[in-house]
Amino acid sequence: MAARPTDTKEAILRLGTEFIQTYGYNAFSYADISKELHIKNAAVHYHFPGKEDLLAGIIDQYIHRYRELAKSFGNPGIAAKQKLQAIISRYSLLCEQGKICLIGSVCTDYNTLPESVKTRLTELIELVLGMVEKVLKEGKKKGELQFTETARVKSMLLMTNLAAGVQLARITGQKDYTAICNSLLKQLVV
Amino acid sequence: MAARPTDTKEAILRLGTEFIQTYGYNAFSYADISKELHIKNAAVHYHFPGKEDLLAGIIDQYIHRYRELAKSFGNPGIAAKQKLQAIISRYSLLCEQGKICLIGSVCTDYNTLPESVKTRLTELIELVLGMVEKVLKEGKKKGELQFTETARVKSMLLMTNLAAGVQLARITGQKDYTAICNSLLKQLVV
DNA sequence: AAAATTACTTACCAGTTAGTAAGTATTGTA
DNA sequence: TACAATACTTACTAACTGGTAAGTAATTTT
Repeated sequence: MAARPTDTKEAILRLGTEFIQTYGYNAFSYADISKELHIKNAAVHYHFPGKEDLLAGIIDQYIHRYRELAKSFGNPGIAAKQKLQAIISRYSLLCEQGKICLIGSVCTDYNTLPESVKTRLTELIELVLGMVEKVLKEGKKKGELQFTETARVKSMLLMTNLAAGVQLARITGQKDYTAICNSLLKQLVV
Repeated sequence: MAARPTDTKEAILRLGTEFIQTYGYNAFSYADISKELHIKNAAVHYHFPGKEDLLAGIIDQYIHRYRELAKSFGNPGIAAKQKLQAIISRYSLLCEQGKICLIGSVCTDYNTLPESVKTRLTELIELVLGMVEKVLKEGKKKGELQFTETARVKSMLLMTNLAAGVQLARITGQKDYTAICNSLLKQLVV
């Protein structure tokens, strides 16, 4: 009801992210968000005129966060194994919460997305793949990691294992996901 | 309009599968199906009373097909590499058609599915994983394949690479998917 | 103190969703 | 030839979808 610096917008982004990770982009509505936040659906439209604006906002948040993570990985003091573990930990947390990877979730609905969102999603994916690729390359150079594939291919193999792994885990159980992670690290770390 | 042995039901199953693989389960409607088949939406409801019945029917078809494939794999004359290639080929075909894995697509919407579908989906996943596990185990025993993980874990790693790989390919390009497949085979085949 | 801005609510809407009840034409069966 | 059964169509509905226009109260700026 006022012009105080609002946290509603942040709450909508948070909840939208949670819905996508829990039910999928095309399975939640503005009504779901407004009910949970005890506001009217028009308030959601005030912050995000269309549903595509909300998704764009969520992806932009992710791009920002992964840019920060990539920047923090610039520190040469951190071991490659530790960087890998930081990435894996993010997915482990999702798994424990019964959620799935946002990128993996949105990818399914790719053909239903407007161009503005497709562009952002592609940017986010290349950002993540590029970041992991760099970690792998450096780790190999320093003799901390081992793999025979190109860093690009290995980063795709790793991320598809993690993203689809958490989706599998939601159905076949978390033990399977843990086994996947252990295997990935054992295989990569010298 | 008649009591001839209908192919409408099969057409609905086919189109439903295509929609799930192209747009996702929660992104298509009975209207989409009826329009494309030039029938009324009530005709779709005649064959599949609810949308969950349609999805159940589609998954049942997949269970049937994978049971057949698993049975054909019982033939000890077929090399493990050939069996692997048969599985990979299915995903390559999807990739070329701009579609994604049905299981991968439905997994995203898992929490929005009724119990009857969840049960079937779990059965299908365990069927596929079990089939691949068997191929891997036998291939290793015969000295045709190599891997250090358990067959169960390796089958999950392989299938998550394929399923998420085709989703990635739809965004970053088919070259990436081809590179993934080549790497998987090179790694596994002795 | 007036004007503008922010962050909403109220009240609405057109289109779409899955779904149903009743009727109809065609075909196979007793 | 009567009678089911099949495979639909016609006609409808209640609930929900994303979305908007207009109003309001609190705050910030001028």
